[in-house]
Amino acid sequence: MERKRWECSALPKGWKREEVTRKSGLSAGKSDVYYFSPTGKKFRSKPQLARYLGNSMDLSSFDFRTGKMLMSKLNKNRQRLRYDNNNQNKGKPDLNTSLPVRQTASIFKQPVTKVTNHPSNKVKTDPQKAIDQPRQLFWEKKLSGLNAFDIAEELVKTMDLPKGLQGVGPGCTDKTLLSAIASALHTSAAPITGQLSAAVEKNPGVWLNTSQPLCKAFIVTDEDIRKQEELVYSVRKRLEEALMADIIAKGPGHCRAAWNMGVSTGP
DNA sequence: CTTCTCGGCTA
DNA sequence: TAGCCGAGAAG
Repeated sequence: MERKRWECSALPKGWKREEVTRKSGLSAGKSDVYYFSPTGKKFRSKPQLARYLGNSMDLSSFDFRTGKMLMSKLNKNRQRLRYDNNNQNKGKPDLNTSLPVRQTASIFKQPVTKVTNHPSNKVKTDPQKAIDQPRQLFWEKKLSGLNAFDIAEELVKTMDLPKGLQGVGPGCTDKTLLSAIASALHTSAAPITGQLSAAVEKNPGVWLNTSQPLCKAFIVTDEDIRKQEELVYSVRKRLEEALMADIIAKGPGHCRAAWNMGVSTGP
């Protein structure tokens, strides 16, 4: 049987989608769909994929069979967000946002800075909630391979991290480190110190403090803070311009370009 | 052993 | 009926 395994544009780079047509039996002609992660792991159902990606990614609008995002379902999500915002988020916090993720095009988790309402530009700190669950050692590894993409699906240049910020543990790239720190900042109001114990470098499996990101202890200077404030300000401005341009061009509800710019802000 | 393939259960 | 997953077949 002809077997096609293609890169799928709705998925991050490296993910493949395969469709296999059954060639015999009572169900001949029916087809099965599989996905392959960049590491080659095979997924044969949506629940299995959801389990692997963790509960921070909303797959409700993802159609497993076709590999595309269903617009009909997207509208429902958007509707709900509106509703929550109109209520000023009183009542229960939306537990799904403890790690804010993009709800649109693709399958992978992307920490972002959440700006709740456009011109007033207030960033709300997420309520302390549901962060008491034990964490897996090296749970940040799940964040590896995540990147920001612009509207043409080209890789946006990754942020430069201050030198002196170094990761620890297996397979720790700058990008994972960035994601890990961004996540840490989003999930807790506690100080982010990195791994204070020197022993962690010798034996991370034993000495790792799971409430801290996978990086060595570091010092943040006033200069770092000033530079970062500048950066955030300029990126917010770009986001604002992009949102405006987008709204003027297409009407409300088409904010991908703007979101994608926001994603690269960093911690 | 791992991977492929189709049956059959369940919502 | 479509989606999911068990389990026999195949390698």
